[in-house]
Amino acid sequence: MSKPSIPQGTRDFGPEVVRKRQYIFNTIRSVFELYGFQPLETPAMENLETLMGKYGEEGDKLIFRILNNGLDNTGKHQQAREDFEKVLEGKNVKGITERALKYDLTIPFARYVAMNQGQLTFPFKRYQIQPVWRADRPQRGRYREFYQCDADVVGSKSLLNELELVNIYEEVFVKLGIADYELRINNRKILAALAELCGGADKMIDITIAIDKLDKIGIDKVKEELAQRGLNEEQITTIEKYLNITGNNREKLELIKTLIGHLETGSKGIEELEYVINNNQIQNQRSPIIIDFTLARGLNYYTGIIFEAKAPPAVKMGSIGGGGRYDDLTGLFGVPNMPGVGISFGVDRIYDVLEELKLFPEGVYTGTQVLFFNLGPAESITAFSAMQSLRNQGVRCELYHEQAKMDKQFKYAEKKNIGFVVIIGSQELLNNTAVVKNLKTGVQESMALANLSNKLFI
RNA sequence: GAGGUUGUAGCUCAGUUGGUUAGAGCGCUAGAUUGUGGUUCUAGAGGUCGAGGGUUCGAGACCCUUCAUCCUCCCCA
Repeated sequence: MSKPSIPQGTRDFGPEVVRKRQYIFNTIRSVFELYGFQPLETPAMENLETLMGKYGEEGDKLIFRILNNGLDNTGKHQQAREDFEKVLEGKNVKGITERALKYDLTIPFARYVAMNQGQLTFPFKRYQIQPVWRADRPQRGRYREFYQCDADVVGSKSLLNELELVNIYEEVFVKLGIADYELRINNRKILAALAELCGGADKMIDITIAIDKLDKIGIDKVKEELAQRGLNEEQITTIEKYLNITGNNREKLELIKTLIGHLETGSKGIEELEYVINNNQIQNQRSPIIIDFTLARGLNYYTGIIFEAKAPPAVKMGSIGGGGRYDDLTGLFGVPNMPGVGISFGVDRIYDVLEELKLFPEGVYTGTQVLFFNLGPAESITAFSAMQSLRNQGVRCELYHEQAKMDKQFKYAEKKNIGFVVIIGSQELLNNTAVVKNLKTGVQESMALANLSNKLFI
């Protein structure tokens, strides 16, 4: 038999890692709840047609499709063969595959809103923390199965939502100890105005894809790519002028006004940015919101303000969260005029940041608080009973599974990072006492069994 | 989809131009220590050298195939 393995790009999470991940999830969840968002879960799989065509041509290729069951049914062989021929031509055929693993949380959410619009109270604020799957080639920080943490508000055009989402970023990252993250902000309307200035709205996608890479490949390569994508020299010069805007937020806003302020979309976009910057309610903010006109974000359904949270410069991790506003989330599912705005946290990267900066709190590692030693048949029963009364008080305990030398039981406690051991041996049994030892300090004390429940095992 | 890297003990890795019986550290088990962990010392277990084929008197090493892995590009979180 060959060694067992797991599919490419997937991971097992051992106890310690799960604890750390849950710490992140719980922190994010508690903030979402604090801001009035409600939980939503959708199935791991969706109908293939729900997902196809929503993520662009590349995206479609990365959707994991699920093979239909029953293809080996002899009566249907002929049909299955014909259908498979079509699959070989790159088509999707219901006879072969009609379901797929979900690719993100946004489209299933849109599908849910479209299906349940009659029952929902708008604006609908939901958060969703679930795994998604992509048939991408795995590499550093990229997996085929990973979790997304999204919060969206749909059914509201108010920029108050943007202000709230900015505060959510701040609150989550401060709670996690990543106070020196950077929140960058831009507006798709400004990018649209830039495209307009460069001769056509149809250029917008080309422009955003190219300038989104600026910090990765540099201005020269971006210009190259723009040329490759069919922009002429004059247009590229305009874009370069746009990308060269620097200064503090106020200076940037003044400069952008001279460039695209005369265009309707442009001035609207600038206005929205000013609103968010000027009304930001974050108290004692350590790192201010940075207007970054080079921020583009790949997803094309964004139409307004866009966000990107960057890890502290010290860790070179890049983006740890992102989001933005969209005008029409559910139009593809037959429900028009449903605007919304949402953000997302990149849990795997946040994990790496916390690990690298050693920001996980000490308490994350401890599961069991107290280990009861097993020093004999009668001793273990007394220990069991004492343990149960501690458990009834909410103290996390376990009893060593079999009689063994103390040496071994100590090592077990140490490995499991258990802070306290309770020793009940033959002497303690006679006296109705127990020895409690703090493994971190090495201090131990003897006490009456009855007093054990008064002890604080912290 | 394109290109590259690495596969040797549970883990991290040595292993010379191809040469006897494949090593180290950590971990594991036992003992020194019959009621006190972390330190130390001693002993022990543990390998189809990723898999299959080839070259050779002889392959962990060279060649081919295959699988896995990690990384880069495209794209994305």
